[in-house]
Amino acid sequence: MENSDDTEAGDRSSGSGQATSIHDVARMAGVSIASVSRALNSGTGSVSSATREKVFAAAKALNYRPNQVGRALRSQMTNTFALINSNIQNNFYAAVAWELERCLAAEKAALLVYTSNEEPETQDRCIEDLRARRVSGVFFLCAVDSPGLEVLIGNDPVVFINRRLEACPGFSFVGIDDFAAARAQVRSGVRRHLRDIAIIHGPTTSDTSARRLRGMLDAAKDAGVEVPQSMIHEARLSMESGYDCAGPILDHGAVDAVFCGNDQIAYGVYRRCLERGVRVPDDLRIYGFDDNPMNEWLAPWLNTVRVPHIDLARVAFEQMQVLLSSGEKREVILPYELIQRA
Amino acid sequence: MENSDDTEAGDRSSGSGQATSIHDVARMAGVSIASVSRALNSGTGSVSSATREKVFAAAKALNYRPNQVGRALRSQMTNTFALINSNIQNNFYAAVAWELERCLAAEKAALLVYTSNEEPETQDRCIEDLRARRVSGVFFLCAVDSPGLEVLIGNDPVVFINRRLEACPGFSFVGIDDFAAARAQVRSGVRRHLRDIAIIHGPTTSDTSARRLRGMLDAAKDAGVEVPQSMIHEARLSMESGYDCAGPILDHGAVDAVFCGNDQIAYGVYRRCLERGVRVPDDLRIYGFDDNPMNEWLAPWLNTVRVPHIDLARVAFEQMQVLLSSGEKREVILPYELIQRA
DNA sequence: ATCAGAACTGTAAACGTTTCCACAAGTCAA
DNA sequence: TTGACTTGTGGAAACGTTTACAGTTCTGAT
Repeated sequence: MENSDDTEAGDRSSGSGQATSIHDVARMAGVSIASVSRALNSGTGSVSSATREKVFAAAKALNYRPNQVGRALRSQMTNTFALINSNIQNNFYAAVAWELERCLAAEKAALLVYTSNEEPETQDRCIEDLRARRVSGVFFLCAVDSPGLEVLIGNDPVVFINRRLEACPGFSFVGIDDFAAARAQVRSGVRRHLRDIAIIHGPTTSDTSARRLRGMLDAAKDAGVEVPQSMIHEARLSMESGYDCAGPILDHGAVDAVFCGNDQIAYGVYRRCLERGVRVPDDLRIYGFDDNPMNEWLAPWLNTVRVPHIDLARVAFEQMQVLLSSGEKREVILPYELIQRA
Repeated sequence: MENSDDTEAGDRSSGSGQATSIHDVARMAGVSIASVSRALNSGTGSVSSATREKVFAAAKALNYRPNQVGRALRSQMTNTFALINSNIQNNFYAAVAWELERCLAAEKAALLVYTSNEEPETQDRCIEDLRARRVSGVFFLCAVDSPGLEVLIGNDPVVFINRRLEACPGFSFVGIDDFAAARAQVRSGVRRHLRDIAIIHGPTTSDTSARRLRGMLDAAKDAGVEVPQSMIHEARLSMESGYDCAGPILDHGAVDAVFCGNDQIAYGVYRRCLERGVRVPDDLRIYGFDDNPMNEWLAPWLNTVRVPHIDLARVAFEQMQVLLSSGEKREVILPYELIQRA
């Protein structure tokens, strides 16, 4: 009774297999399970202080933790969220995921992580799974269009991060003004007298990549800089693909700068330059996009656009809270920052 | 009846809020929920083919997906796993997490991701949460010692990846022979006539870091290379900490090579060198540990030990399966590879 | 002393499954 | 025809919660 300092005394769960349930607590406290529930969830119903104390004592002695599965079934609320990201290899996305997990943990929510690999079928398998698990909400870190997604957004709270779904405007979204950022970046390059430029953009099926491309082209046209078709390449958002596209561009010879659809592509270009003996930044400037947190340490040669990844996650989290409470959908555009390292 | 091509026809769930349950299917098929369950879970009980067809038709028409929460409550099996990693910022860990997710997805299991930040209290909060959620098993990607962990390993299936828990030997573990790898690495450096060496090791509270340090010191002694105390520093496993430790070492002057406890530390050292005008690898060789997948693209100056991260995840997954079926705990030591880039 | 209302408590239903059990109907051998 | 066994089926219990509801006790005002 008084030996609350004897911590493990009543923990019959350790090793015994069966975890302790609300019934065990009720029995030990000599009250009904309803009272236990009421005492523990301070919100609902009223409990006498005597009961509350008995329940607390029993719960502590038994080391009771409510079974979230039972709770979820009853309350129809799993308090579990899903994050589908297109490519967890990208450190930038990992950083967003990390912050998102922090935000959720503060609310005692948990995060299921899925990877779509930019493949609609894989994404649909993820969606299938997360719907069966009745998650409370879904975050997309760069969604692709897929049949399952269309159904999902009709039924469940969804927040898009960093990439809109072009087919479905008006959904909750957090990102930057990619068009303006890309335009500003190229303009800044032109102002540095880089005039023979190449562009390796991401897939135009991605709304974000498409906007970035338009911004780049717009700035070039404005500045009277002509970018020949042969210097514009479409890549997947990977280092390998950047590497591949860099080949023909370097073959071409006269090129001052390469503007890439994201940092991953830029890394691929960098490696190709190294292999070719092209000095970066002396012979060639490389511009990326996103500002992967590693850049500061590993890529002093990289100019890029900083997308505020921490804020991206925090705002996405807030968006989700808004969505859950009021159902209101919003687009939030965060400020970007031009990072000129070389 | 025959309009199975009219896909969304019967999906009354879209937008209506309430998802369809087994009762809906039973009603539509004109059978009991027990029969629906039996028909859908082909394993248990026997069903007539007539019933099976009716159930399949109804399930398809209603777009029924079993509620995993109900199923978990009944079967006491969530088919959800947790991964606690110490630092998702580290790309190496992210890569392991990614592969683990792939393995689990193939088994229709899902992965809850938590981050401990190497803090025992944070780790215990994660453990608390995942236990309440009744996960089927837990993967640790670099665990720290904590009270909650001691309880966890007594009750739940746990696989340790990359770092043992020194206090509790005999648990399922996947990793490399850190002592041997570190020794081989230093020996290879000595063979290149690097004799003025510095060491920045990880926290010796980490079993892995401790083994690596011992391996380094052992090889140095063997080779007759003396490493003065002032050239041995303990860092946290972060870039910032590597950066900090590099300062005094570079101040010291005569140093050929720095051996680091992991790649993150090495990145910090690299940046400090850049700022100091120390040329890498011409003036100084840097050795890391893990071989972050980005290295190939961004760190051609880095020598390191490749820990097979894909295999790490796959074997961890297998270990978990073994643990769940037979309860057998094993240590699996994977081969490492010395990567000499510069 | 009576009664209204507040405060507290327990019973039971519900959430969506799986599975035990009992029962019905069919098959087959004696 | 009977009995034994197989096959298929539905009812009901169980998993661990929360909460509506009804019942009991207590308080305080009439």
